[in-house]
Amino acid sequence: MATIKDVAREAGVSIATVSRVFNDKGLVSTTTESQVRAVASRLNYWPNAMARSLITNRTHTLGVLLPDLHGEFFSGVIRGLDVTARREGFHLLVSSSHSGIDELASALRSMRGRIDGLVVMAPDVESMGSIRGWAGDVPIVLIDPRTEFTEHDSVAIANVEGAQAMVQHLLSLGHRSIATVSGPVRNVDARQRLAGYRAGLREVGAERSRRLELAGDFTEPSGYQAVAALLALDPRPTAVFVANDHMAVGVLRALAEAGVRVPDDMAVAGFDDIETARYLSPPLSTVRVDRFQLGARALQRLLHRTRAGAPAEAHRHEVLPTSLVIRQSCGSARAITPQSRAGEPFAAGGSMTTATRERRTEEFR
Amino acid sequence: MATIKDVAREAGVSIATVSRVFNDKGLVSTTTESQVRAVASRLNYWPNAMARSLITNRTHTLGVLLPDLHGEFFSGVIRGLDVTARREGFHLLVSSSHSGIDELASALRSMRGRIDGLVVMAPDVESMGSIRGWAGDVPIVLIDPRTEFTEHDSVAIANVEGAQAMVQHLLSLGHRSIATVSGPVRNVDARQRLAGYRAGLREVGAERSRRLELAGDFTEPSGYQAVAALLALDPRPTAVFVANDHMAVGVLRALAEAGVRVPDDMAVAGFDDIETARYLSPPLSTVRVDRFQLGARALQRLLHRTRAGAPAEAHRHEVLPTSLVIRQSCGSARAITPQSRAGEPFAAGGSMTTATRERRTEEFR
DNA sequence: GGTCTCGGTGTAATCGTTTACATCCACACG
DNA sequence: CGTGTGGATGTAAACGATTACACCGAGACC
Repeated sequence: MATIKDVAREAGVSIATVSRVFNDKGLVSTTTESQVRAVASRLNYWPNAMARSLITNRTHTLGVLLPDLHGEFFSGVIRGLDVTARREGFHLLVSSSHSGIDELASALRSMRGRIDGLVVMAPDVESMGSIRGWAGDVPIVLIDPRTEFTEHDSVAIANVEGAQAMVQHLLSLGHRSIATVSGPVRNVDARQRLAGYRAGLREVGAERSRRLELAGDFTEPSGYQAVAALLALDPRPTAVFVANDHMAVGVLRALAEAGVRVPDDMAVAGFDDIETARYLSPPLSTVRVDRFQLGARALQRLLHRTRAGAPAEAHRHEVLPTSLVIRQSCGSARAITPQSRAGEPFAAGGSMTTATRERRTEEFR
Repeated sequence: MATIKDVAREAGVSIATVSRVFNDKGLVSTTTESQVRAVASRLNYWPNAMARSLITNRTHTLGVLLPDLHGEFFSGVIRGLDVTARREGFHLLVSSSHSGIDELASALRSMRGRIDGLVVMAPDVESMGSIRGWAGDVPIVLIDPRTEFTEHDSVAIANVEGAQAMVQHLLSLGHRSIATVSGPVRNVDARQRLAGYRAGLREVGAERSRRLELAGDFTEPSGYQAVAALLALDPRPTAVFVANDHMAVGVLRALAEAGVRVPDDMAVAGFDDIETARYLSPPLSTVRVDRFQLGARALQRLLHRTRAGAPAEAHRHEVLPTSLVIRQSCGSARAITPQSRAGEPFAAGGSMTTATRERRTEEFR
């Protein structure tokens, strides 16, 4: 592979000049420049990234640390990160599937020096510990709904508001006894969705009780299993808010097997709007989360920090809005939506158009 | 950030000794070693990856180049890559969502020097062009079913065999007129699946005709649209093999809207076994592809090349087996599967257990 | 007691860049 | 015709590691 010296020699100039050409520093006469470029492309020369990084202390690479999360969520977020990074000329060093905090720490440490910044998503309550310590001193952006990490920027989903809005919707349909299937107790998003559920009920003074809060862990089987407890409740709730769509899949299946009709006997609502949601029977009403945007915003904030001339700027916690996607599983769409819409190829896919848009961007600063 | 010099000074040794400690080169007395390690951890020292790479010419990073593909496929493959890479102590530099060949080329060029090897997935026929030229001289492993790229290793799905097996299954159910909805004409996997479809029909001398080969592009809408042509066929086929599950989703919806019962009036089969497949109504019979394994194997081959003591080894084209997942959309499972299996929580999820396992690993060497 | 061997250690060159500083040259100006 | 100016270029010192090579001292051996 050709080096800067080869180019300099062939072009009859010094390496400093070649360097200047490749860094657009001006100060090089146009004739020299074109000569250098010609030689460079003839030799298939490209500046060595490692040597460059060594002296400039910048790698043009951003680290991404993700937990082992579900396919659909994962790919949405990472696409947002990826597209944004490439547009800005940055590379992405990704590392996902971390189970414990130790794995996370060692992954972080081994990234040290390879990256100019870091996006971290670690929804387990305790795992956020001392990321700063492991990571060296690059800027960090969290994809995390907590605002108490005042030393980092963050981007998050409006879990509380989304859950609350969905519960309010169920209430508006006349339900007064609404259960929930919650996520892992240590998961921050799960906690916030539970909080949103409670807040929604509190507002109208509907029945509130621990009885109605069923345990789950964001997996489909846990949703399936929760249904036994749900149906055992006496009096039986008429609706259930499930804290993510994966569990809702399990809930729907269990209800079908138990002969409980949805939405007539039991209204069901989910959270996330995964692809599958619209193909369930009945199609699942859910809270839509823009996963792409989540990744894209996180990366933009990180880049902003990375090149900041004014690094003194206060840290921001940005919250992305969610929106309700009302399909048939909660019962309200039946009146609105005629059974057949043959003339309209993507009615199901286009359910966003019938959705109630809830909450616009709320940026706290 | 502490450098090797700081550690050397504090520990009262030379930088060579510190270096030897951190490279497990032996030749250092145990007392010196422990002293150095103590100082290093006190100073929070870790060798600078860039400086290291500059002189050793190894980055401990592998590049991953993916097209802009559908969420579910993508995340499966990348998990396989990621998990394997981390286990082997390598980082992953990913770049996806490339539309044209130019984008691919520039992405490749900018990775030059940052990686020790490359995994490329570029299913469009022409895009494989001169990857070697862009990429520098690191080893490359393709995720690609073609075997004509004799200068690289490759890992692929058994498209032909999978499609053929599914068609044979439909034939065994008594269907004699089987249509197909094909993928993009430039896509290699799509071509191979079409070839498999044809081969399956040829074998038993069933009806073969261009009429029966409907155009699609792997997207859901294209599947939906293909149904118009399908139903217009006279005589109408009794079964359709759809070249991927996304299109099959569209096909099923269009058939439902047209009042065509599946599988009674029309049997439907897909390819890929995406998550959604089992939740469609009726649940989709399809050809299962192990996406995780696809990524994992590709990475293993790449690592093998990367550290190869014997680089002269001939290039291999590895083909991963597929398996049939028979659900209800093709009609055969109805007899086997009792409608209710309440006692068995994950019957639907566990449909692999009822699947006919087709073709074991075939490694060509 | 010399010499050989060998484990432990240090010195210095090297990897391929960027960049501060020095130098050179042409030209304008008084 | 000196001198100042400023653009174009070159020289050389970093950046932080690895590693070939030299060196040194302590036993082993004769």
